[in-house]
Amino acid sequence: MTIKDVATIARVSTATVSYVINGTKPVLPEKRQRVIEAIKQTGYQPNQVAKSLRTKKTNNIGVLVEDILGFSTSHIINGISEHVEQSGYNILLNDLRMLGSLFNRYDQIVQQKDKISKALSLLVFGARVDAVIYVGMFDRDISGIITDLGKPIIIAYSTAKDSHTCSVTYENEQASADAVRYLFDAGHRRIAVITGLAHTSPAQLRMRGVLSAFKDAGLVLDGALVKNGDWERETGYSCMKDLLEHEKDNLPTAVFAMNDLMAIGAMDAIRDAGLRLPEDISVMGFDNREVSRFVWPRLTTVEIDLKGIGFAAAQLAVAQLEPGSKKAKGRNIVLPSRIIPGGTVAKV
Amino acid sequence: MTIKDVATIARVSTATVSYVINGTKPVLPEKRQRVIEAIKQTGYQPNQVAKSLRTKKTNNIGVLVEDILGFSTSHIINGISEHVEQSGYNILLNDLRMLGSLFNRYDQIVQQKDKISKALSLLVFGARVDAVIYVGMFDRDISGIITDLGKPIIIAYSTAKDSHTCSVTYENEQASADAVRYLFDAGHRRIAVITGLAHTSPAQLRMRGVLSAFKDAGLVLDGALVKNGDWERETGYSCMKDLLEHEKDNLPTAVFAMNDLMAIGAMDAIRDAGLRLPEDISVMGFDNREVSRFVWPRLTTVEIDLKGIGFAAAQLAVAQLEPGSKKAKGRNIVLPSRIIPGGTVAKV
DNA sequence: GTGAAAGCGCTAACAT
DNA sequence: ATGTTAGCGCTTTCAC
Repeated sequence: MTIKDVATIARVSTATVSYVINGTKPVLPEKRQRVIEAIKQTGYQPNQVAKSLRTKKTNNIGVLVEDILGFSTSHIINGISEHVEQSGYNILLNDLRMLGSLFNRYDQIVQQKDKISKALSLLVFGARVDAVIYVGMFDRDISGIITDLGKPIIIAYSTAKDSHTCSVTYENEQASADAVRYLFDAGHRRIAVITGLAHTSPAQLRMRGVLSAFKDAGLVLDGALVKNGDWERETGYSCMKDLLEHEKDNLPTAVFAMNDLMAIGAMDAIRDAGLRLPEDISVMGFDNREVSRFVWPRLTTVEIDLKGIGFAAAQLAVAQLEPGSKKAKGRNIVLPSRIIPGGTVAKV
Repeated sequence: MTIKDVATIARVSTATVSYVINGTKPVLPEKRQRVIEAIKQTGYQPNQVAKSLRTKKTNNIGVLVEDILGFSTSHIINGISEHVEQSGYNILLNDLRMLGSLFNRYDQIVQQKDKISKALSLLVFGARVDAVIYVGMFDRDISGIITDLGKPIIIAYSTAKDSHTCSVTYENEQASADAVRYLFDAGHRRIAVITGLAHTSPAQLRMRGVLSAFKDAGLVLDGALVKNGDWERETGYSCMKDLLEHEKDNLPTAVFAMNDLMAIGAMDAIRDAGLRLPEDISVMGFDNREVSRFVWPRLTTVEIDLKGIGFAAAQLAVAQLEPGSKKAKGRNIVLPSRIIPGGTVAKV
């Protein structure tokens, strides 16, 4: 079934069939009817490959994810998929499968630059996609990793200062400040912090947020109450245990863990020490991972609008592909986060 | 950059460039060298769209998922992506987003048939893909849902009796039987069962497995110990509560919940009743969802080889696209599952 | 072993 | 308003 067959059946030229299908030129109602009839009759579907070759537009958006198994990735894809579908694009998915090679040292992506470039240029120069959305596994600066390929590139859940890219991330600093303020509002003053890997961008941003909340409240963060974790549950546990031992004469009334996994580890440590949660020590997490709904009591945490990040990234991509659009490069959208109240924060 | 440019630079014809790139015909070392040089020099990447048009092969595999947010989906995609990448294919992803419209009544997919057909024919007749992998959200029979489109269609994580499809699922009945046997081996005899929605395929298969394990052991399942849940955590809780009340004179020593969510609900109920877990009542789940590692003690459960399902589905798809392959339609691969020991099953 | 040229299915400029 | 036709970038037949 080709456009030629349809043209023959409808007794018109292929051009007319094309005009009808794409609405590119006016066609007499009578002929248009014959064409529509012929299409229905034959079940004709235009060959998108031929169309792409001719128009130099694939209607595909390449989605390059660092790892499909990252907890944030499917939510982001969900957002991308929703917008992309509305606008008539398809998703060409490419998984860099970084989780296995990097474990939780996602900051070492630089070493992966080659792999990324190769995947990217295959996608773009192979003319398979019109634009690319790069989906990171956490928010950090990946400037210099993504080369300019002459097509729109949007970075989701990470940022880059490169002028040829756009990015969509979330209010990290702001959200941490909000989390701490939430604890202040519940009456907590002596607050401990369990950080993520100290040299990583989210850990630093979140710490900035913590400090600014303290500053705004006219309080000071006790340095002895800051413990460095590595994002995993185990260090949440050990950091909390440390705190319980070294600060037993003056225990914090609340602890802010920079992610849910460490928060859950901290919860375990609190209970293992025979303390009540949240009455003796309150816990606040970050990420609103699925598990946070399953621990008991449900973890109070910060939700990142992952779907929104995906959706916005897709909007940015599609917008740049519209005929009359300016490039809009260098734009950096930052989405707000929100607190999900659970049962792990008590009023004092 | 086109093949023509490369040909000009290398002072050969476009045909020769093509021969060198694809290794389709022998080329004199001298000329081949010039071509390779020109390609390196220009960074030329063949236009895949043009190639596809000419060869009628896109090297894309359509992956139609019922919902990217289903807990199994990303693991299956991970498996697909791994094999597909090895074999030089790309993934064209399409999300049917059924989770929102169906909640947990995934058995009502029939109503979605139109949406599925449309997505499928767009993918296939639009000539965007060479084959399609349909990724279900749980294992059930979806015969008649997927129409024959003249290209290979593999169903992952569901089955169909349609002769034009292949499928890859897991040993459901076998796995449940193993789970019950695991409890037998730990010395349990009085075992309760919390089922999934009773009319769904996995619930029925798992019940068959339970019964066959009992039969093999020469024991009988007490009907009063079977409670019907709906796969969600809440019914796990209420079913367990029911059991604790009505059977308080002769409590079961173990309960097999047909998924982790209900198992976790049951755990909550056991503890709320002041009983010790696993000493007083042991719990066994199914699915090995991420949360099962976070509850305390870690849930003993059954792991489905989701990545393996994806990988095998991709193998099946790619194999059928190899030049000399027979169609291999109607094949139904069934993968084994395994038990993940946790801390919720005690010896009696 | 190599090149000329046809043609994959479509769109769009151009002619009518 | 509609048809004719060139051409998108590639592969592949056929002739040499």
